[in-house]
Amino acid sequence: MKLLSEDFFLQDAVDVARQLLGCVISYDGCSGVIVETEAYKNDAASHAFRRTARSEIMFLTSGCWYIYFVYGMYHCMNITTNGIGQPGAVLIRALQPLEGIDIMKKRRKTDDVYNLLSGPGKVCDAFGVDKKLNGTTVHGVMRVFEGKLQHDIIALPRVGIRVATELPWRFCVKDNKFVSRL
DNA sequence: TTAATGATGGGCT
DNA sequence: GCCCATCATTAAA
Repeated sequence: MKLLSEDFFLQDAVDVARQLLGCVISYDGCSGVIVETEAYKNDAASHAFRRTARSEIMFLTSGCWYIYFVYGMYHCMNITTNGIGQPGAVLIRALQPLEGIDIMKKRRKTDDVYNLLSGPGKVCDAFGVDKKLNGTTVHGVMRVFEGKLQHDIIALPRVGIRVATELPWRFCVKDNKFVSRL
């Protein structure tokens, strides 16, 4: 498989989010096909709406992992986009499991493959990822490979936000059973 | 089946 | 002190 180039992530977050569907994330023996993403940039729902210590990585990098801790017990993984100085990131919301299914079942405490990677918190839990990888590049220990998508893509409002809910910046593989919800 | 709620702690005003 | 880019469990219908 071919690694996605650094230039790929210089594109706008919305374009990257769409094109990431079908690509493969691989980390420490676990991998999966991306089936659901969300784009965040300068909008009111984005952490980058205000420049803070946490969101600064989105202003300073492109093609790096932005991993944050949320709701007291979960992590979410994103990839920074839009180039240097232009904040943006794509949240990885769900994948279809490929490798490491046994260890992911153990970490997730379930045998249901449809419950392994169907949500941003679940993805980090199953992969064993936390803030230690924040700021590392997509050419580092956790990588993203090109994929061919043979299904349609649907655009929907983003999940779990209170503002900017009208923007259809959530992208899912149509009719895929591994997305976090319909 | 869907809807409401509790868990749990870092980030930010 | 309030707000979360969530999820598992419980309650209701």
